[in-house]
Amino acid sequence: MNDTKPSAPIAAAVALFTIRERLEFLRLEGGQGRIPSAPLEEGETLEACARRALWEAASIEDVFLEQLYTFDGGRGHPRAIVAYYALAPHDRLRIGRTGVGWVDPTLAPTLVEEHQIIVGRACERLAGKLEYAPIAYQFLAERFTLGELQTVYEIIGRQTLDKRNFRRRIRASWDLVETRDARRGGPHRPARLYRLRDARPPWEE
Amino acid sequence: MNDTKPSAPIAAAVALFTIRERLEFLRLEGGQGRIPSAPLEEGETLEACARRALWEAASIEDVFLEQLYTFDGGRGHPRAIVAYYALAPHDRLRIGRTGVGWVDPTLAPTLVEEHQIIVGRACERLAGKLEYAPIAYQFLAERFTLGELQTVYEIIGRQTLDKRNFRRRIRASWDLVETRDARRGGPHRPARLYRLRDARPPWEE
DNA sequence: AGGCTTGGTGTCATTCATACACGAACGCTA
DNA sequence: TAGCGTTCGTGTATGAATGACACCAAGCCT
Repeated sequence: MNDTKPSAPIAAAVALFTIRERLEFLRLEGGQGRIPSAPLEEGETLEACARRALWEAASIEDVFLEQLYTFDGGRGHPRAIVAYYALAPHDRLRIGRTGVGWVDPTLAPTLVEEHQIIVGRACERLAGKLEYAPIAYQFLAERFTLGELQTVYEIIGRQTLDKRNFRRRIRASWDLVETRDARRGGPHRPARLYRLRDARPPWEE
Repeated sequence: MNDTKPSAPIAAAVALFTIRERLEFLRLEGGQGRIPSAPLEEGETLEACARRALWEAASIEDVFLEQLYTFDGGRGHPRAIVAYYALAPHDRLRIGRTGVGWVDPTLAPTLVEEHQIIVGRACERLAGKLEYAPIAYQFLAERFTLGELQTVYEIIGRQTLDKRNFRRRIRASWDLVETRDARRGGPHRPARLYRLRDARPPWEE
């Protein structure tokens, strides 16, 4: 909860991203903004520590989580901060606490400096990884439409994409399974639902 | 020197690579093999700790160094191992100690398990990064020929490359400066020397 | 029934990647 | 000093991948 606790020389911090209309990250309110973090406990793995930080800050569990970078802790404790980033569909996040909010990472800094740096690096990693790894679906439900997927790319990449070229690219590089169902979502033609073959729950990645 | 020292909850470990005929990494002999590592000292940055590990193990300094990943330390101390990889031209390495040697990373494992994993991940990162970042020159002198550069790619990528296509690719993606000098290296036509524009010493990257 | 909205599809032009061969410049040796 | 062996250095032609582009389909609403 407090990563400057003197007895904890290592802390994990997590930048959790989700997508609503824009890309947003989870920010703990109060004083200077922070992202969830926790001191590493005895016998705990770094990843478990990061997951615990999310759980304790906002009762969030079962998200895609990947290590980002390890930063010096500045003088004093913690002496190292192992930063992670996490991705999750917004509707799976039932925030169980107050005092947390969602913030657009492109807005002016609202976090203590070391956490702001983590969020910035996480955004870069996310945009970069989108180009060569199938992770965008982590923002979506298990079954998703290609239109939803394209929206994720457009939001993170901050540019609109051509629909046909996008679909060709995704079909070529992802191993998609076309389901028999469709999503009826408004006054328009229903969209076919797909899932990633062999997609396991994101917390087992 | 000994990363299991009980008083040091964090250690840095470094996989140092160089190229002679093959890609090789620095291995500390004796008992089970290890790579250089050091416990993080009070007030020391993680990178400084990694450089100190190289210095203490083999009197090596001023190499390109990049953070790789942070591993759990297993039960007990250290509780986290921050792994780095380093690159250097072989002739700049004047090994000042005995008890160290160069090993082909593709050979059967000769290291304690956690260090073997670091070397494996470093190899992957290296091969991957070669594709999109100009780092191969870290294995060469400040001025180098395109033939030397191609050899680096061929060794790390484990495949021969077409000379003309390689040169076109490098010229398009690197910012090279053609010097007026050439390398006379045998009974054949001298090769033009190039340097990377704005290349700073690798330890300032 | 007609209109609005998103879903879904193919072609052509351009760019990029790959395959490929020969003369040049040097050192060595006979 | 002539010839040989070696690496250096260069351009083109073909196939693959990428980027631009327009229309009908299927549903909901009024």
